[in-house]
Amino acid sequence: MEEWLMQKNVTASDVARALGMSQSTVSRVFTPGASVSAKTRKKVLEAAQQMGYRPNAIARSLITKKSNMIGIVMGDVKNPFYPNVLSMFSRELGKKGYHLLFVNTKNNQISDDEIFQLCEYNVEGIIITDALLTSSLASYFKDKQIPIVMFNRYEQNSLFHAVSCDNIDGGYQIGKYLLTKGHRHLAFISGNPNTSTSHDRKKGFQEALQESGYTYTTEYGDYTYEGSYQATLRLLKSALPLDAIFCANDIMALGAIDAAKEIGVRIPEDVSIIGFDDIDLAAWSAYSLTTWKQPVNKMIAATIELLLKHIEKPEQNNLIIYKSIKGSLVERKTVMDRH
Amino acid sequence: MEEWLMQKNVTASDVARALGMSQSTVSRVFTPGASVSAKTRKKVLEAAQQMGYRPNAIARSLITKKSNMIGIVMGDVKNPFYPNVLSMFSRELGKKGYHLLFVNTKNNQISDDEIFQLCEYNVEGIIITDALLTSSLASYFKDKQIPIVMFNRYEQNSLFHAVSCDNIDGGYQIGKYLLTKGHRHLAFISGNPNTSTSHDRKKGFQEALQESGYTYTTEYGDYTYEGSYQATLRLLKSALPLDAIFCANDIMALGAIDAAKEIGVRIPEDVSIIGFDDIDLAAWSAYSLTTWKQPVNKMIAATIELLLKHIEKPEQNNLIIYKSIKGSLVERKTVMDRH
DNA sequence: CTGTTAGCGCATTCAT
DNA sequence: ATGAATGCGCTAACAG
Repeated sequence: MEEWLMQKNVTASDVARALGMSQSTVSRVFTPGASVSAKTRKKVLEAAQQMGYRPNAIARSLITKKSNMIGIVMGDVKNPFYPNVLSMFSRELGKKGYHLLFVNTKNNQISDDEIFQLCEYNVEGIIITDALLTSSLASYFKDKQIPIVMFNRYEQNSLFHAVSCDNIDGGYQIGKYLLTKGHRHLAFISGNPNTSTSHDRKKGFQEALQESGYTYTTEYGDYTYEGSYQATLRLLKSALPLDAIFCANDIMALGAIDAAKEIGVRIPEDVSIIGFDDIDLAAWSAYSLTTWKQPVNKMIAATIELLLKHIEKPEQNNLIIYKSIKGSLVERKTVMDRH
Repeated sequence: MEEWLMQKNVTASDVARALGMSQSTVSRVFTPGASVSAKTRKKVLEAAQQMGYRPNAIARSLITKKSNMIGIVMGDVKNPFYPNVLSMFSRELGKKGYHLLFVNTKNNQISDDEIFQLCEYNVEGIIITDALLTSSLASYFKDKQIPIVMFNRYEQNSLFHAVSCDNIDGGYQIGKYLLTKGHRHLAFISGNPNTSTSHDRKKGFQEALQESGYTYTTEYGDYTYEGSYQATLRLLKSALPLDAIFCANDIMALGAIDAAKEIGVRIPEDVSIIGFDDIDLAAWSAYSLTTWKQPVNKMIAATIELLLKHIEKPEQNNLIIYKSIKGSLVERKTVMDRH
């Protein structure tokens, strides 16, 4: 009885043999929607429990061609925004029976090889976060019909669905807000300018300023605390008048605040700072950062919906969908009314 | 020629047929250590490239019984320490050809079901980070001989290998250090007291103080910024004299700093604060936190070594190894010399 | 409802 | 060095 416990891998056949029934009957017990009598189901379940049997997902997926695995590609785990996103994807997809195969990219540069490896595992779909595909990879996936959703990044004429915050709107509203509060000498600290997020936030910001006839300075902050810290130093030490800085993400805004404090520039009395994301850190009392809240919950939900729809109905997906979801202003203490 | 591109899944047989050779020959080309002539290898490789063939890892693992997947279970992604750890595991294991199946737990409570699902995927090993196994799960894994390494957590009489920082030593050195710097009224803000990390750090701290005849207050900080923020408020608003706080991790130390500042208590002039971890945030100029550096690189390396050794030589692993690696003090600006 | 059969895509004997 | 045959553990189609 108990010697099953010693066995390395108990298979459905083992259970079947022990019970004097066929392997397929055992299999049916573990196959949703298959028909088994209540009595045999009970017997099988008990024996499985006893013997420590669990269906082998690998073997199953070989035949069903459903691995129930989804690849997730993530670059910048240093920005708290992303671990949070990862956690939410894990939870939500877990509820639906999917598991995450995690790939971390260096420098947000997706290596073809890493991604091919994902495919070899028959992932049913891939979520790409803060990174872009090389065009050769893109067409490979297109040919292979592997569903992909870009999260928080997109490209012109992309071959794949994308979900992000409405970054243009966010940038625009931030510009308006800063102007409304009486700021006239503005600066933008950018992330990697090749990213749609940084690009769009800047674009919206620029539109708002242009409408009112204002211009602004741009510095490169690399989407990192350190990068923005240095950028802010350059900005504040220059001769340019400056009363507000819009940072393309929160982590850079925090770097900007710290840099300002370091050289005795008061926030917000001397210069206002506004971020983008609304990460947990932004609410810490050390910062109390005024920022733009990305609707992460909705973005996650939209991504999953798009991905699963594509997975379930591969045929009707010639149409590329780009969802952009509006965020909202979170007023804290780093922007002052200058009137 | 090109119509292969339209095909859903190109198999080894497809390639073999196109080349007029056997499936096994094709297979051998992709099997390290198998013998194929240079000429046929070249032909196969070219055809595979043409036709978009890649070996199916699922099918392969079914027969080799090597999935090349490792499960990683992680709880608190809000503490930046862990995303960083995840990223490093991903990189290092990736180099060795392993992929990560990621599971996020709620409340650091590993649900049996989630873990069983990992097993169904034939993960070759599991890394458990900042969470513990229920004892029923533990014995299940023991029976199944699935290698597990606990990272940054361990239990008495654990059935599994564990790797962590030498937390007792860390706590001890911190106690000594604070005393040496002339502090006499000490407090400890704990994480979850059921965790070995919090427990051991406290234990070492306590030893150091006892040796010199000092006592200390304990407050519960829950390993979170918020929890520690409140704990610090309680501490500072009480009538107790206080000149130094040791927080069981960095994120709590940051909460403590912010709480102190909020009510006008100067750091380090009025009270010194020291953390544990040395996360990136600790070095930010807003905090300049003096802390204890966990040797993350070494811890990761040790974990991987233990895990892979166990995977490769399952038989000789009745011996449970617990590796604890010494950390080091990082002096910044939150501890003052009170002499 | 259950047993028999076939085969998913591959690595691995055993021949040659 | 290569081909033929076998089976990993499972689900699905087909009988009954």
